[in-house]
Amino acid sequence: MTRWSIGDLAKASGLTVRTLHHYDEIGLVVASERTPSGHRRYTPDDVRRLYQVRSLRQLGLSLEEVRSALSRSDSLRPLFEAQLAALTTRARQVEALRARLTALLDGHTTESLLSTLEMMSVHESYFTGGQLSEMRSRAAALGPEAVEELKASWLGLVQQLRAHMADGTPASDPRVVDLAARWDALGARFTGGDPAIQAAARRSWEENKASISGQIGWPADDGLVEYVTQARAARG
Amino acid sequence: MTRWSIGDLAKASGLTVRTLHHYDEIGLVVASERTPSGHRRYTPDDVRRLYQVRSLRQLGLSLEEVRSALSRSDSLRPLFEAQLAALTTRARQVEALRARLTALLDGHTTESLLSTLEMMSVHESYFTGGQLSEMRSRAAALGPEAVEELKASWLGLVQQLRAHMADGTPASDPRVVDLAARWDALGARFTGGDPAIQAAARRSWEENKASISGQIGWPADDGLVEYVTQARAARG
DNA sequence: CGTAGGACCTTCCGTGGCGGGAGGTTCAAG
DNA sequence: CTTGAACCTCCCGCCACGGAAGGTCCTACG
Repeated sequence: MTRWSIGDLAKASGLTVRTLHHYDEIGLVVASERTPSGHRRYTPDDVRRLYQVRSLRQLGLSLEEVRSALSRSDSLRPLFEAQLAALTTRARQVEALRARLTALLDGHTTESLLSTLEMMSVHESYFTGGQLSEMRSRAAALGPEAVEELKASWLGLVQQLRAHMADGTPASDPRVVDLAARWDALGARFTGGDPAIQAAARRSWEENKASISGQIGWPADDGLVEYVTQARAARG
Repeated sequence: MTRWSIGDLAKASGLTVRTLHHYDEIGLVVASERTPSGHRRYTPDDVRRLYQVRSLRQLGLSLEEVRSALSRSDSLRPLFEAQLAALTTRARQVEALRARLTALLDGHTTESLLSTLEMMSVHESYFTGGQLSEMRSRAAALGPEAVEELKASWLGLVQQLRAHMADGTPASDPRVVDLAARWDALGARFTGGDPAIQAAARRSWEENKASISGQIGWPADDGLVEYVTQARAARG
């Protein structure tokens, strides 16, 4: 029994017949022989190649990567190194997501989850875990209706600022300056008008944005804060 | 400007126009209004919904999950908990992959990478990091040709054993018993015939298979080792 | 030696979350 | 009024297969 039928090979390798068909279709693992009626016969060499493919796939490579790895075996090492780097990034992203979810679930009531998420989304990664709980207690103090209103205004503000920024409107443009003023007014209401808290929030942002960016894999700072700072300066 | 055009909304939210089209198509975020000529006009409520969607997506939920989360907000908490569990599993898988890749890259010559991988693939997670280096030094001692031959035989053996196992052939079947005997003979050559090493390898397997299974997310032990053990007993 | 029922064949549609292009219409600034 | 950017719909493509349809083939049993 030196030739393998596709079904037996599927059983032995743990893959499905459909997968073997697919590998054949794309020319990755082709059955070298066929019976007169067209049934695939896998030779020992085919089987070896299949196992090579399977092992490379288990390391998380794509079929294209597997193909190129098998065509030039000297490219294995750089390919693996690239894959390792990608996996490291991936691991960090997943871990950051986990942290955010854990922080969210920890102590939040169901109804406030969505609100908090919206704020986070609008402001991207502005809020660290600590600021999250800060926000929660403050929201409780203000009452749900005030929070709703505040949220809507905030959303609109950031929204419009982002659009201006993406358009390349200079920060000194009167419309932008006006929006920045409203940003500050809103922030004042949110922080209870306490300048110490505002200053602390700004410091926290400055200190954390670099590490946040590193953690989550994409730039935490899209320049919005700097944009507002410039507009604030232009107002004088 | 209480209505948003699709382009401006894309700029402000950081999504693409195509994505907004897609959300509209599937009814996830629909522009409530249209101009007489058919251009989408997003109302503030639409914008809010879009940001809710975006925030939930950033937590790694699928569009379907987002949809159901927004339809019944009391399902948020269980959904998040499920997502957290999934992420935890995912994090472990990625970490295990990273560990395997690191172990592989650490000290391996390029040409031996593929061979080692094949062995790993055939035997699934049999080999721990320590056994990997063990294998490497032994392979160096045997010489490349012997390794090639050994590998091919090994591949064939495991292959056929798996097929029998998947077919439900009893371990006492003479064909299986014969394959098991050849397994042991091959193992003897690989371990240099040293029974202490063989025993150590078996102990290592028994001790590690549970933790390995947990780490990598799929069952490390498909029953092959037990199958061979039974066949060995039947020969006894 | 016939036949039944599994194994195998090709072909095609579907998945998720959009990317990107074609070909046509509409809007807004100068 | 013109022109170029923005918008529209429709459609194919990606990745790695899953799964079904509809037909042919192989093999073990009677």
